[in-house]
Amino acid sequence: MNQRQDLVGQRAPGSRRGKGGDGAERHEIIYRSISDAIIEHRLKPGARLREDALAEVFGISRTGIRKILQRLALEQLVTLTPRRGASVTRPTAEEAHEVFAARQMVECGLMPEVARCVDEASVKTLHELSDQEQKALRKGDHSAAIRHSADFHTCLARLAGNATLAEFVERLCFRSSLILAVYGKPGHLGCETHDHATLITLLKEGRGQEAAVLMGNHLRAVEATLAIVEEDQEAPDLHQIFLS
Amino acid sequence: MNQRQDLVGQRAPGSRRGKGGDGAERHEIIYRSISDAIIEHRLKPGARLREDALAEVFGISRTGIRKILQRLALEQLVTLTPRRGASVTRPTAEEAHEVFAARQMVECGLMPEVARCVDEASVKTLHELSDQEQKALRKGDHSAAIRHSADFHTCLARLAGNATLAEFVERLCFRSSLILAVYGKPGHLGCETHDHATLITLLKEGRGQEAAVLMGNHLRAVEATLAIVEEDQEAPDLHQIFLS
DNA sequence: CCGTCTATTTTTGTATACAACAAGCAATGT
DNA sequence: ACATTGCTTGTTGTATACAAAAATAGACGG
Repeated sequence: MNQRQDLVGQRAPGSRRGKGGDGAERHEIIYRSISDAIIEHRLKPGARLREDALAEVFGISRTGIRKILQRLALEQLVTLTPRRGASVTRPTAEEAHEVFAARQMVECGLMPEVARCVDEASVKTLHELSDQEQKALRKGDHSAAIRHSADFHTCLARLAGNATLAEFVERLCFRSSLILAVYGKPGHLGCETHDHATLITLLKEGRGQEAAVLMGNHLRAVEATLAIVEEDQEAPDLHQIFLS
Repeated sequence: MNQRQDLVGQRAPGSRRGKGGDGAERHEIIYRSISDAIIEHRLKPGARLREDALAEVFGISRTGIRKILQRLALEQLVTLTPRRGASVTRPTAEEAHEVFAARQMVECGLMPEVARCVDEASVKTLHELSDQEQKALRKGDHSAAIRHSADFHTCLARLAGNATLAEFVERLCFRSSLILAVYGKPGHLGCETHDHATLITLLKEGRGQEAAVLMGNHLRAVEATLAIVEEDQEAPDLHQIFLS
């Protein structure tokens, strides 16, 4: 909230150094702002992200915005169409399946190691995340719920101690959030079950193999709540539609 | 080869449009040029990549180079130090272990699916890659051997039909190449064994589980040939060294 | 009244200019 | 002789200016 005030606002050419935050840090904040907005569905898939508009909102020039958009594009949260600019990625049905298959492989594969590594502090953090998610869900705050769910899975992956794999899982979770936005049925919402809490219990007791199985079922269940069908945008067959 | 001629050379301010290739395509070519040079160890870890120099070499302005460097940084092939510029990433020992652990999980996990998907054409491609690698190895052409080895593993991963996972494997292979450059013993070189050929045979016969086991051993063997020890760069204890 | 062509406007792509920072070097003082 | 400090130089960070390409709207002809 406070940063907002700093970010927007005056940008007299010389006053650049006056800010407390370093330049790179400001970029990081802006990156996260946009990233969060996408993950929390405040920016919906397909939404256009004009450089000029973003530059004005955050009080930096287009150069910085472009850098950030490029980063988001590499993480597949936004799509950069040449000469058309940036928009929030709308995952295809195929991508959706791929992402869930990838999560299935990596997240399940990580469980045994996580079961070996958990300690008191981690369990506490996981519980908090899980509780926050449930609370948000009950309040009907979809944005927060999605955010906490992604955080839960990411946090879990991090416990295995492999930063490379954890980062991969994080990205998959972000993309999952986009998939939910596109293919999720209005009623259902992501990880609504009690699975997360059960998962924590299993891991705490060192039952890694069972945790892996549960995680597998959990991911399959989430994917099953989706209506992953490609609504063909390009070349809708008019003959098929009108001459039937 | 032809593009090379176009890329270097004159860059009269107005001649920008004269090129046959589209702008984005040229960027892709430059990206690949640098990426290849890193993967094939023609640019060694730690090598500095000055924007100005690269801009001149490829005949575009620093803006384009920065974009490319940023992309390479996100793929962890180059490291961007604030105010110090870009250099070829020197993986830490920890990163090295992480990358191999990740490959272990993903590449092995992919084998059953690959065994299900292989067809005649794929087998032929894989054999070619494997042969080229062996040939390069015999000729002592390390660059080509490393390249083909990475291509082999990437191609294999692609066969499973999951582009997301395949891309992840590709990146891991690239990073593995860097790891080899830093921690590889001069004598040994990557995948020197007959494993690749054996792998193809197993997959062709649909023995996915056995292929997974072999892949596991293969990766462990490669990692075992490395001398992964952190040579502490910062703060070498001079007292310890000279006053012993 | 509708379709097409053109002009305008909007938006991105690229280069360059300028300012800030880090590093190396020299000079001076202790 | 050594350390510290200030200057000079090289390199990156940021903004802006300009050019090219879409999208849009308007005019003209059928």
